[in-house]
Amino acid sequence: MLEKTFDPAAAEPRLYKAWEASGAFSPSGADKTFSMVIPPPNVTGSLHIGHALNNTLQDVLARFHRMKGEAVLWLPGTDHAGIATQMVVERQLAAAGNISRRDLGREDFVARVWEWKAQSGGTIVRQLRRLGSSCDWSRERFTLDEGLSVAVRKVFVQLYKEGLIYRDKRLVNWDPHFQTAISDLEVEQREVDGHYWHFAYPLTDGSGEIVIATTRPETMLGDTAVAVHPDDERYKHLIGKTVTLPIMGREIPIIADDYADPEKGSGAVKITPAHDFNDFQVGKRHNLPVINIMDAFGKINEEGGPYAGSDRFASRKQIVERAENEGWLRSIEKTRHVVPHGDRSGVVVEPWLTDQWYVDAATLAQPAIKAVEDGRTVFEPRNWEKTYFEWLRNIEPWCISRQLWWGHRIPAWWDEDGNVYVEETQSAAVAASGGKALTQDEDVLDTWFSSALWPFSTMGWPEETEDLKRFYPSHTLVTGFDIIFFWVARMMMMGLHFMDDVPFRRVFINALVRDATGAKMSKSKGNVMDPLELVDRYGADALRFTLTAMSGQGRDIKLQEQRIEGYRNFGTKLWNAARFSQMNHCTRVDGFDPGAARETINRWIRGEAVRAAAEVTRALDACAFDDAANTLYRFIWNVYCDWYLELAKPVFNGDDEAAKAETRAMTAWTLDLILKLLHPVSPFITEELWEKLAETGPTRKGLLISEAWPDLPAGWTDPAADAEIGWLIALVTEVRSVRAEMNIPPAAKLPLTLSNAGDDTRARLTRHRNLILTLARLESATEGEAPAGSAPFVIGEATGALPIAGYIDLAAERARLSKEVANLTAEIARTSGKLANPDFVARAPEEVVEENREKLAEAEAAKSRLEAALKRIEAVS
RNA sequence: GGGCGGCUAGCUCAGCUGGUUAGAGCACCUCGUUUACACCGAGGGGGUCGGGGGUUCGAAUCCCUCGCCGCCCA
Repeated sequence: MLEKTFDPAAAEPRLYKAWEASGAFSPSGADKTFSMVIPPPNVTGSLHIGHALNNTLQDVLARFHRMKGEAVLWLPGTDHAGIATQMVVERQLAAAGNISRRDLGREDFVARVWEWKAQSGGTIVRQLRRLGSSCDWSRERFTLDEGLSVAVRKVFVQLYKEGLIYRDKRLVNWDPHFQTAISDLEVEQREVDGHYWHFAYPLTDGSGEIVIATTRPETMLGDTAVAVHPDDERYKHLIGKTVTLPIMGREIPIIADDYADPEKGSGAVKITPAHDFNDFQVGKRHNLPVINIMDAFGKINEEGGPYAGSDRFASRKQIVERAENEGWLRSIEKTRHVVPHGDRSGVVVEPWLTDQWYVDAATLAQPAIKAVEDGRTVFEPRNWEKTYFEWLRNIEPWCISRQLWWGHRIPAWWDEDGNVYVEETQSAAVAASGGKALTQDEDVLDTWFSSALWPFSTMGWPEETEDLKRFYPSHTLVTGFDIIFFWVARMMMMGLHFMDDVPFRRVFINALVRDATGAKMSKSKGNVMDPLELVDRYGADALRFTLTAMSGQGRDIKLQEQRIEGYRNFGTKLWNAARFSQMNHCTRVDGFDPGAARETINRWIRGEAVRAAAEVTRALDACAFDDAANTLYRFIWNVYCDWYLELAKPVFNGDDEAAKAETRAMTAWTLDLILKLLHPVSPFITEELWEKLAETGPTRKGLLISEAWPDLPAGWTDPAADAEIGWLIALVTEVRSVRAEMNIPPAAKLPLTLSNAGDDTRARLTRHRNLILTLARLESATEGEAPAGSAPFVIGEATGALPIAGYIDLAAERARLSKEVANLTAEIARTSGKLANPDFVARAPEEVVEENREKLAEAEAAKSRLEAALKRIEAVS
C-alpha cells in the first residue's frame, strides 16, 4: 500500500540514479534523431530560476521525444565564462589577503582558476541533475576542453586567413575595472542624472569666446576642436577661427560639422576624438589629431598635463572647480543622459583607442539572415525573428580580444618587428615566420567566440565524428531572448560558415524570469532566486510543473510560491488516485483492450483519454508547454479524479462482477496512460508510481523513462457515451447545487423525480440509477410528476424536482429561482434580439442561426417551468 | 528617436484563425471529517476584457487612436 503522500526527497536521487544507470540518457535505437545542445551555464554559476525554466523545458522535450522512440541526444556542458569566472577568483584572492592577479602572474593565476573550477565548477551540473535533467553526461563538454580549444584555434586561423578576422585600431568600449575591451553587447546603457557644464573657451585672437557644453569635463584635456553646426547663425562667423584650450593652452580650430546639434547645450560642442565614438568620426572627417588622455585604469595619463595620474572622476571635479575659480565656467545645467556601463563590472565604460582583434560580422551575418528568411531555422514564437533580423542587419564589427587571462589565448604570434603570424600552433607560426623568435599575443578571446561554435565543437568538430553526422544540425535550441544576439545569432553565423548548415532547425525562446521590479535576474546583481530551496520544499516535479504551466510563450514569469504549492498538491492528488486504485484492486490486466470496453463510464473515459493524449502530443510538438501542462492538470484532476473515480466507486461496491472487472482494468489502464503522458513534465512521481504499481499485475518491461509514448486510436471516442456521461454529470451537479443553495443537510437523503423525460433520459435514469443515488446522495430517483412543495431544476428537456417540504426555506428558494429566471431572461433577451435582426439571420452562417434558435427555445422552456414554480412560492408566502 | 511586448475577477494568468452565459489557479464566502486524498470534497460570490473611435449581422478577439507599464536597440 502506498503512503499517503509522495516523498520527493527520498525518491528523487534514487530514481535519477536508476535512469542514468539504465543508459536512457544516451541516444539509442531509431534512425530518427532528436538533438539539442544545452545553453552552457557559466561554470561559476549555481542554478537560478532561469536555468530551472530553461532546462525543465529542454528536459520535457528530451523525455517526450525519447518516449516517441527517437534517438535523443541532449548534450550538456558548461562555459568557462571569461570575465565572470576571472572575477570570482579575483574576488577570492582579494578576500584571502588582498593579492591581485598581477601580483600572482599569469601562469599562477590561471592555475588558480583551474583549481577553483575543479573544486566548485561541478556545482551547477549537480544542480541540473537534481532538477531531473536527462542529459547525456557521457558527452559533457567544457568550452576550455582540449577538443573545443582545437576547434577555437582552427576557426580563428581560418577566419583570419579568409580576411574575416583582422586587427584594427579603433575606439573600443574599455572597462577600466577589468582593464579589458568589451563588445558593444556587453555595454549597458544606463540613464543617469548628470550635468551639462558650460565652459567658455577663449578665441585665440582675443575677439571673444565660445561656450561649449559637456557632460564629461575631464575629456577637455584631449580636445582637438570645437564643432558648430554649419547653419547655426550664432556661430557662423567663428568657423575657421581657433580657440585656446584652457588648462592645456592648446590652440584648436572651430569647425563646422552637422554633428553639432544646435538644440543641445549651447549648440557648440567640444571634440575629443580619442574618447568619444561620435567625436572620433568627426575627427576623421576633419583630420583632427587624436590625443589619448587616459590609461587602462581610467586615470589621466601624461597627456593630461597637471592632472596626470589622477582618477577620471576626481579630475572632473577638480577641472570644474578650476573653471569656476578661473571664471570660464558659465553655467551648470541638470540633465538626464545615457552613460555606458560594463555589464559585469558596473563601472562607467570609456571609449578608448586601442588595437584589437575584430570579426567581420557583417559578412558572416548575410547567410545567417538568409537562413532564417528561408525558414531553414525557425524561431518559436516567430516574432523573435524580427529582433534577430534587426540586429544582424545593423551589425557592427565584433571585438573579440579581451585583455584577460582566463580564456582561449589568441593563436597569433608576434615577431620583434611587430609582424603577426596566425597559426593553430606555435611551431606552425614559427615555421611561417621563417624561424624567428616569436611571442604569443597576450589576449584571450571573448567567451562568446567559443560559445558560437558550441553546436559543432561539442560534437567533435573538426574531426568528422559519428555524432556530427547523426546529430548536426540539432533539432531544437531552447534559450532566452536575452542571448539572441550574444549567442543564437553568432552560432548561426559560425555554423553556416563552418558546417555549411544551420546549427539548429528550431529555436524556442523561453520566457525570462524577472525579479519583482521587472529587472532581469543576474548573478552580478545578486537578485537571483534559489530553485533548489523550492525543490527541497516541494519536490522537483512541483517546480517543473509550475514552470512548464507558466511558460506562456515569450512572456515574463513572475513566480509565486503559492503556485508551486498548488502543483505539489496536484502531485499528491495523483498519488492518492493511485492509492485508491491500489486499494480497489485495480490491477493492470495483460492484453486488456480498452477499445472493447462495454460500460458507459469506461467508454467515456477512454474517449477523454484519447482527447487528452492528442492534445498533450500536439502541444509538446508545438512547444506549447503551458497547454500541455494545463491539459494534463484538467484531465487528471477534473476528469479522472473528480468524475471517473467517483463514478467507479459504486461499481466497485456493487455486485456486477463483469462491470467491476472491466472498470478495474480500465482504472489501471488509464492510470498507466496518465503516468506516461505526465512523465516528461513530472518525471519523478510518475516513475515512482510506475514502479510501485508494478508490485501487482504483469511485470513491467522497464523504466517509465523508456516507455513508448501513447498513440491511441482516434476511433476510441464515443459520442453516445460522452452525451450520456455529460448528462449524468449535469444532473448530479444540479442536484448538488439545489441542495447546497437550499441548505439541505448533507446527510439528508431525498427522493428525486424527473418529469417530462424523453426516452433517452428515461433510459439513462434507469441505467445509472445507482450512480446517481450515490453521487447526489439521493434516496431514490424515479420518473414522475413533481410532488407539491418541491424545488425544481432544469435538466435537458426534463424537469427535476427535490421534495424539500421538510427543509423548505421559502426565501432561499425564491432567491435561487429568481436568480435562475433572471439569467434565463437575460439570455432570452440576448438571443431573441439577435434573431429579430434580419441582417443576422440573413448573413450569419446557418448553423450559428440554428444554434441560437435552439438556445432560445431551450431557455424559454426552462424559464416557463421555473417561473411557474416561483409563482407557486410567491402565492404561499 | 526606432522596435517589441503587456494592460481580462482581489492576485498571477489563459482565451485573441471574430459567434461560449468570458475561463483557470490562488485568495474569499457557505457547507462537509461519505473507508484515495483536508496538500481534500461539494456549492457560491466576484470581471461594462486600459480609454475612445471604426469595420462587422456580431468584437476581449480585426483596424485606427490615445493612455499608462515593461523590455530591447540607438
